[in-house]
This record gives sequence, structure tokens and C-alpha cells, in this order.
Amino acid sequence: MSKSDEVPDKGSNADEAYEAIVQRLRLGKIGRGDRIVDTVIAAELNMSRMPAREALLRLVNEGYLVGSTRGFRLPELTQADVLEIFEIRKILEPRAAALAAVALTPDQLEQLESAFFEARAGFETGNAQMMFDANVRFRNAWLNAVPNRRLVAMIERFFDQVNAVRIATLHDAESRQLSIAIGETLLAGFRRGDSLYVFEQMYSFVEAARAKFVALNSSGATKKARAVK
Amino acid sequence: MSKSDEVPDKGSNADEAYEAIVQRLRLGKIGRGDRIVDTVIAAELNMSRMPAREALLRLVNEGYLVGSTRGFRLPELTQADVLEIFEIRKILEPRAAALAAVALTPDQLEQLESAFFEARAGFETGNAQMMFDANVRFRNAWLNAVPNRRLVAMIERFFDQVNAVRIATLHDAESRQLSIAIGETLLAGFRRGDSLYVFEQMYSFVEAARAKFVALNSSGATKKARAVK
DNA sequence: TAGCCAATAACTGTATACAGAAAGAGACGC
DNA sequence: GCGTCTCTTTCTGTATACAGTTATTGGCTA
Repeated sequence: MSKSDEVPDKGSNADEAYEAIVQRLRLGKIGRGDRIVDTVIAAELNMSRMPAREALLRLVNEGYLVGSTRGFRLPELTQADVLEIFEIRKILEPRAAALAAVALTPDQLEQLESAFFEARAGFETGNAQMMFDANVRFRNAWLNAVPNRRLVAMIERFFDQVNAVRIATLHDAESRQLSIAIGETLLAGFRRGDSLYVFEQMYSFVEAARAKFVALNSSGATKKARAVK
Repeated sequence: MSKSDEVPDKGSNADEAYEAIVQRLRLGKIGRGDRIVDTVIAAELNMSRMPAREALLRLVNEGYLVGSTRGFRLPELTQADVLEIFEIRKILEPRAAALAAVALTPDQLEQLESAFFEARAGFETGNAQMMFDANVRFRNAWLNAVPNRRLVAMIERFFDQVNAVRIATLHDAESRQLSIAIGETLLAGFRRGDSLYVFEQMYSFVEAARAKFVALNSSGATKKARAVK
């Protein structure tokens, strides 16, 4: 009744399973229609069913997954669902970014600069993966600067939920260009510590992402969000 | 291996345990320092340990409880924690109330009127319990009118978290008076469907509640939030 | 060949048992 | 009387088993 002795324990088996599944979700390794079964996760992670089940239930509670009688899967987000999430992002992210603008340390600003330049380099050389990774670091850098950690947790959760079912947009050239443009304006605001400017730019960015989503899904309000993969 | 046959099943044992515990939290029946043990909950609800544990873990995930090696308990919220939650309420509740002002049906408005008049009657006759109950109905009425249900879920969660450790403020005469005054102004705004007005009034209300909390806890930033009970 | 029905398999929900960790209580020594 | 140490008890985390529900598959009939 022992698990692997390879690495010292950082948490329980359930925590380990949770982190492993969240990582797969964030990397887009779980597709729409995939079925996640707790016995399979347990076997893969060399643990019993119960901690794997506990992790899956936590992900259900957080909105990443839905349960069924035949395994767990990604939620089917309708267009209305995604619009609702965008509405929440418009409420939360401008405010968080404004708080970050005030609270940023020089070190955090340096990380933002570095991440942005790398994203731009990826954009200019057509390296989508490099750009994607740099964008994640850019986002993490300003989120790390927000003092209100509960606010950050909410933002990350809703962002992750949408991302789990929609990763393809970054590979659209227009979206990439938009991403670079808004990164540049946000960075300027963060440099100046200009809360109001950052607020407005982030609001515009989320609104532009929302409008783009609507344009891509113009064929019906109840249509399921386009699957990734 | 059967549970009580008294009522037809509405959900699983775990769901039943969750609802039972949430109800106790909302009614303030779980005090600071109380220890909640899954075997005890299971025995009370005539089920085995696992569904009771599942419910407790869900409440931990939602921030209502924290786990320890000796049972689950209410979180120790520092003043900084509570201020952080107030900050989130200031972001979320004005916006939700504004959305409700637009979306309210005549029936929902009628429920708001009815709840407010009853709260005022409770205030005028010194019936704190009646006032408390009516305030809950008032709040539920406008929250029910908000189209964005994810937003409502977040608001309820943070509100419940603070309420689980702080219920006593409503019994303070000044807080009760403030509550009636803001109820009146909100109702006026809901009647007119005036989003901006409702937004501003709700913002003022949450800010006033925050300022009151600070005044009551002026002795130190790291002091634990005053216990209920 | 297609549709329907029955059986089987695959999952979930839950019950029970066990091991281990940590907290609490009691005793002893200073 | 207080502090420390040791032992016991009380919890959690997890493993395994079982029952039930539901989805899937295969066979039969029209």
C-alpha cells in the first residue's frame, strides 16, 4: 500500500493527481469528447481510485470538468456560456491589471518586459509555440503582482476553463497580432504604473477577444463552442 | 447498505451531506473552533464516511472550511483576508446589481418590495430574526434576477464565507439601520430599472460595510476576525 | 438491412477496513 | 508548578470490494 518512492512527497496522492490533470487541461491534452475515468488516472499515476476520484471531483467543482455515468469530460460550453465567462473576465481582469500596475516590483516589471520581447520575437519568426509560452509567462507575471490572491484565483479559473476548450485561437494570425499589440500597450501602462490606462487597455483587450469569439461563432447562439484539436 | 427511505432521492448522499453542512454554516450553527469530523457527519446523516468526506472536501475547495489532521473547521480569516473579500465584493456586487436592475421581472420586483417591507417591519418592531430572514430574501430576489449565474455563484460564495465567521454585525443597531437605508435606495433603483444608480448604491453599501468592519477591528491588521457566537 | 431488445460491460457511488500521522493527555523530572 | 517526553487516541488518506445504474454491443426478427 505504498506509492512510488521516486520523489519526496509534496502533498497527498489526491493533490498530485489534481496537479497532473490540471496540467493536461492547460496544455490542451484533453480534447472535447475525451472520457476521463478515475481508474485509468489511478493506474497511470500509480495510486488507488479514491485519490484520483477526489482530484476529479475537485476539478468538477471548479468547473473544469463535468461528471457523467460514463466518466468525466470537458464541459460543453455553449456560446452563451462562453459569453458569460467573457463578461466575468471583463469585470475581473481590468481591475486586477490595474491593481498590478500599482503593486509591480522592478523585478516583476523586468519579467514582463522579458516575456513580452520573447512573445514578439516568436511572433516575428512565426514560432507559435514560443509565442504561446511567452504569453503565458507575461500573464503570470502581472497576475503574480496582484495583491488580492482570491481575485487572481478566480481569474485563473475562468481563464483555464475557456482555455481548456479553446486553444486554437492563438494560432490564428489575426489573434496573434492583436495579442502583440495589446501586450505592448499593457507593458507601457505597467512601466508607468498607470492604473487607469492599464484598466482601459485590459478592458479593450478582453472585449476584443469577446468580439472575435462572437464573429467566429456567428452561426447560432446555442451552438457549442468550437472544439479544440 | 441503504440510507433512509424517508424522502425520495434528489441527489447522491454526498450532495445531501453538502446541502446539510452548507445550511448549518449559513445559519451560523458552526462556530469558530468547532471541529467537524466526517465520521460524525456520516452518523448524523445515516450514511458512510466517504460521501460525508466528499461533501467536506467540496466545502474546503469552496473556501468555507479548512482541513486539518484533526477534523475540518472554519477558516481563520485575518483582517487582511476579510478586506480582500470586501474588495472582491466591491468588484462583483455593484455590477451584478446593475445587471439585475435591467433584467428584473415584475414578479421579482414584487418579491423585492415584499422582502424590503418585511425587513423594515422587523427593524421597527425590534424583531432581529424577522429582519435577518427578510434581508436574506431581499438579497436572493435580486441575485435571482442576474442573468450571469456564474457571477451569482461567486458572489454567494464569498458572501457565505464571510458570513460563516461573522453574523453578529446584523445585530448591531447601527448596522441594521444602515441595512434598511440601503435597502430603500436599492429598491428605488430597481423600481426605476436604473442600472447606474443601483451600481453606485451597491458600491456605497459594500464600502460602508467594509469601513464599519475596519472601525470594529481597528486594533491591528493581523488580528483574527472576531468570532461569531 | 435496419431497428429493437436483451445482456453484458463499464463506469460511479459508497461501504468498510487499514495504516500512518498528528494532536492530546498523562506522567515524570527539575 | 511548569515543561518535556512518551504513549494513546483520534483523526485523515487511501486501498479494496461491492452494488447499482447506464451505456454499449450483439443478436434476432421483420
